[in-house]
Amino acid sequence: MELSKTYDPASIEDKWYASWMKARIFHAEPDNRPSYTVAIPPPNVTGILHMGHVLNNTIQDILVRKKRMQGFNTCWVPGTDHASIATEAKVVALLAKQGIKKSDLSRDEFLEHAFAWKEKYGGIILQQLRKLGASCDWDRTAFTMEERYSEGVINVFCELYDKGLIYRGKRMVNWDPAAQTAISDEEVNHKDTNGFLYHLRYNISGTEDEYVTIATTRPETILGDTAIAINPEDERYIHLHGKTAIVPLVNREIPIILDSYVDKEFGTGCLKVTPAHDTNDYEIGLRHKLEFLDILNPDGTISEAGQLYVGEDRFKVRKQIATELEEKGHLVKQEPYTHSVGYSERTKAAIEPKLSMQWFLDMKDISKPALEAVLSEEVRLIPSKFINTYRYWMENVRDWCLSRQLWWGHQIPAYFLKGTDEVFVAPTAEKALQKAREKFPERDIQAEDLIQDPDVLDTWASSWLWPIGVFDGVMDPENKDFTYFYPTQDLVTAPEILFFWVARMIIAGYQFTGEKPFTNVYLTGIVRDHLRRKMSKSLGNSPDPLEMIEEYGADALRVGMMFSSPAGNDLLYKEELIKQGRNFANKIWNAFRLIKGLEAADTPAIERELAAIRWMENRVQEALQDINAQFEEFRISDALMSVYRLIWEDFCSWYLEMIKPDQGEQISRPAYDASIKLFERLMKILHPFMPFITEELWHGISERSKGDFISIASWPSVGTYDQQCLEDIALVKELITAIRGYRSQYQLSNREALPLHIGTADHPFQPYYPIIRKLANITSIAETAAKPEGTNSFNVRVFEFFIPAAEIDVEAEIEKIQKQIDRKERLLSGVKKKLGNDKFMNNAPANVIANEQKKLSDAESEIGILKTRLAQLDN
RNA sequence: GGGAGUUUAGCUCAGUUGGUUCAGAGCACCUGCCUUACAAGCAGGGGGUCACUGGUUCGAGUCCAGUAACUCCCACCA
Repeated sequence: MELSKTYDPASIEDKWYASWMKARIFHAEPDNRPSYTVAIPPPNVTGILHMGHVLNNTIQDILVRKKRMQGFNTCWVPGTDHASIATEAKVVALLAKQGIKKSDLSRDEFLEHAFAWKEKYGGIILQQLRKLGASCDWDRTAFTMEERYSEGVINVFCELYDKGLIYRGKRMVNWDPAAQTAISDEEVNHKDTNGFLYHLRYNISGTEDEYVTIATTRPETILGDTAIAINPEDERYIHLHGKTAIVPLVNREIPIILDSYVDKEFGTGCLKVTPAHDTNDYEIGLRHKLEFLDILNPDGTISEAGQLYVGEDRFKVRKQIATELEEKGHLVKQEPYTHSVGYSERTKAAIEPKLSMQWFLDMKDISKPALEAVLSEEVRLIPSKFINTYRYWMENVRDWCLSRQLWWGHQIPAYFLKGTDEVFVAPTAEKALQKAREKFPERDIQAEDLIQDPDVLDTWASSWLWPIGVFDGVMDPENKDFTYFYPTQDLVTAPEILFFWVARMIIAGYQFTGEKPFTNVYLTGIVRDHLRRKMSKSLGNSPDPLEMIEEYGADALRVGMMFSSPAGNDLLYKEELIKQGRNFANKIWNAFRLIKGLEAADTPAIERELAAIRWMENRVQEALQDINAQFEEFRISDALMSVYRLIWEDFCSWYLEMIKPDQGEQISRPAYDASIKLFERLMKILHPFMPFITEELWHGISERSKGDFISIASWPSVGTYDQQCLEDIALVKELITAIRGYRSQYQLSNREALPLHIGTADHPFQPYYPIIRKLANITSIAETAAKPEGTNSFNVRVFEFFIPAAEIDVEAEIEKIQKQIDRKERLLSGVKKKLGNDKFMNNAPANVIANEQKKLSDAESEIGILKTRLAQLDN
């Protein structure tokens, strides 16, 4: 069969994925092997694959595939998150396109649309992950809103409520006017925003021309002003103590109050107080028992309470009211001003602080074990620099606003008794009714007297149970899956959701199972473009992973993403990286072609082959030890680079060149067999990174029985290796490189075979003559005491060589040698100084001293040879 | 405003307990090659005062202090 010169991934990737699925090699059931479990960070059910997912899931797949080969019972659980705000927003937008307004639908009707949409488009990303080669246990695909999982979420809420950890209260919350819901502090991103600082003057009551001037960035909020505050110490404003002022436009009379919160230095030193729309003002309002005037509707328009501009959007009003204030003489000045504004993580809308009734979880006590676990490294963060950030957050953790004013999600299991403030929290309406009847036996309470809270839970209040819930560990903690697969081992996720999700999962783990949910948290970086900009649709710098797979293959994409992705570091994406991956695949493909094309002769192995095989086997052992250690430390990029160089440099550039027979010749059967074995071992080591090509070549290189996949082949075991052998070949390689360099310098064709003389009597090259002859195209190698006629000399470390000279550039040679002598003499003098220093001799460890002494003797020998060569040239 | 981190070749990064045979890798670059697996390749090569200043030490990319620049996280100064 003729093999193509280039590797074609498209023709084989789908084939192997289908074979793996058919053989069910990704599916795990509890047995007596040790388990290795990973719960995927569930992408939004609405999501589609982007480069961040590629990086994240490639890392998981590499870890999972290696553990699978190492004999662990490996279970990588996939699934999706219902992502309440994001999904609801998408559904609302879709309905809007069809001319349907959410407000015209009942809750059930809306949910029907949402589920229909989820069925149609949801989970596309899980299909896309298959293209990437992700070896998930698809039979276990989970979803945060499926029945059992939801029961767990609801039960957990009830449990926490019964423990007194969940409470309901009217608090200042972050209001997202686009989604029309409260969101948690973690879902707010603060960004510097250009705006204006407006200086507005308020008339002092009972005067014609006395004013107080305040500074504000949000002039529309004057509609909700219920006081003006000044610092009691501020001498400029003593005359205002006890006075009242008139809010412009609405002409409301408000008190001028004294509060030390006010910064005398900022603005005019006078602060307008809008207790319903600013967190600090809220505090001031409480202290001074001010009126709370809520002037915003849930959608961010001005409410009736604002009196003016009712029904108009706050941003529009901001401009309009500024104009009106100016016209009416209230605007003293307006200067450009940059200040920090909060934006919704999900909808990107500017957040408005708003007073509203919400459910909160008291985080103080339940977060303690989770903090302790990370500090003691019972749960490891990788890289560990995130421990500090984590600790700071956990030590200052604030109560978690659990409720969202949405429909898509887990409806809060709280039932209000009509016409009262009584609330009953229970997993079902029946149980709530039972509770209500127990509390008020005298009343005849019926089911319809209880109204369930319309709000749903924050998405993270379901996904914090993910590692537990995917094995049904909340509802049935004794089940065999949960007891076997939990706790999971590794979690791979982005640092952006360290608090949203990771910290809360750790909290939930200890709270509900008494155990950590996972041992290692590998935090990836962010995928950026080569200018360090985040990937975004608007910048057009975000390639479609599926197109990349189409063009270069999934393996190329995977290794391209991994070439330079140390944990915690951002990945600067360039298409060249994927090309490099593609080139690597091609290189491997061609190594395969070479081996396949060899003809084995039934003869014993020759010296050259034996030496090559012995070296390569040692080299693989050495590399394997490194690679295992790198995996241990989650240095995946380093591990990849080790495999990359082992295959490309050691195996292809050196080993294959060593064993490759001369044209028309055959390789010995033992060498052929050994080469196949070596190739198979390399494919195994590479497999976690490049699953498709390795599977293809696993089957291409040898006959395989049914069900024999490299995906479930055993990871090579580590053995000892012969350090001397590796050092010998390192020296041989230096010699070969030197000869090639000599040819290159003097334009001697590689085709022209040359004789070589060794000028140093005691040398270790003898066993490797065949290799040297083959790789450097040398006719004969002989030892000589004196420089043969018509040769030039060169040296490799302490060994001198002679090779036929073309025309020698004596000047250049002398200069080169002199440079080497200078370098060595600098080294030598440093070493001598050290060895002559009593303090060094007394303080340095013996091995360091021995090393210095070896350096001394080596340097002296080399200088000797260099000087001899110099003398020869001078003649 | 508080905290953390980074600063080593043109780019992206390694350099573990301090020992100048540690100044590295990949990519990029330069030169020569279509050499019987691969031009998506082969061979050879150039390139860094390890941010700056000082200190500890027999010895400092490696430890300490300060300076500068950049990044991230947290924080409601109107």
